[in-house]
Amino acid sequence: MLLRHPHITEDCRAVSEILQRVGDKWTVLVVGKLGDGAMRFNELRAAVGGISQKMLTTTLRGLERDGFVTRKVFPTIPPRVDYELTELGHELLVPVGALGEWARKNTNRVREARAKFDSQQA
Amino acid sequence: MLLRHPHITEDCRAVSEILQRVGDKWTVLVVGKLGDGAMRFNELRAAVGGISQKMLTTTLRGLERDGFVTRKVFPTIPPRVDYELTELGHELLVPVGALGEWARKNTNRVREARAKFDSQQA
DNA sequence: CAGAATCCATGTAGATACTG
DNA sequence: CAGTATCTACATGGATTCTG
Repeated sequence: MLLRHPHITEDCRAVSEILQRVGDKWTVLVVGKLGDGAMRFNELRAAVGGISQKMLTTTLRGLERDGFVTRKVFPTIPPRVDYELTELGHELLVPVGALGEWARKNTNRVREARAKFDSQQA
Repeated sequence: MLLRHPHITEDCRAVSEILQRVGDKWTVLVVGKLGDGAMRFNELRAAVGGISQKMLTTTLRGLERDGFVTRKVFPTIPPRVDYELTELGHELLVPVGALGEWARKNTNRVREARAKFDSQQA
């Protein structure tokens, strides 16, 4: 590998895949909330805000399937289900957090570039 | 902010937004290729591989709009258009690269979790 | 409470054909 | 060469209804 950016160019597809995985509308929001500890379904729903029941279920199932989240069912009445980040889930938070930090710092630069571009399109 | 993961929980929406921005099918692939220097349209198309004309145009326009890429047109015949990463584009490569590194290291763990989950679903 | 199931609107991506 | 325009297929997301 005699490329200038081996950390980027080498197997770029793997990057693209996890970015698509965590790049949907709710995943990082849910993982972010779970970063502070286990939560119940509706507790999580309220914390995230604006997410439908169906999408929270879908998102959590996906995260569970990929090993980022554990699902613990308490067979009580009414039922109680706790969701918690796995070790893998916590580890994912590190690079995602770094990207998030970058995002917060550069939101304005993107916004400005966008405004400039849009005005030039006339 | 007295949260345990302020770098994650604080304005999680901004993270979600750029993740959706770069989390489409082609963006990181294109940015990754451009990481090594300027390229022409069809050169980039061949380098990425599998991308349609339309999607490359769409992806590049989006990147240009957000200030990640510059578009330089040479009014020759046949026409020539060079695309190149901006400073902002290069900076974006840093956190994205980190996430990519994480992705490559943990692809197997995700794959295993997935296989386990799927087998348990009967 | 925590979902499953269904239906529907929208967005995203690809194929194809045409052009300065 | 580097696009634009159009059409179509499929995936994503939301609203609603029902249930153990």
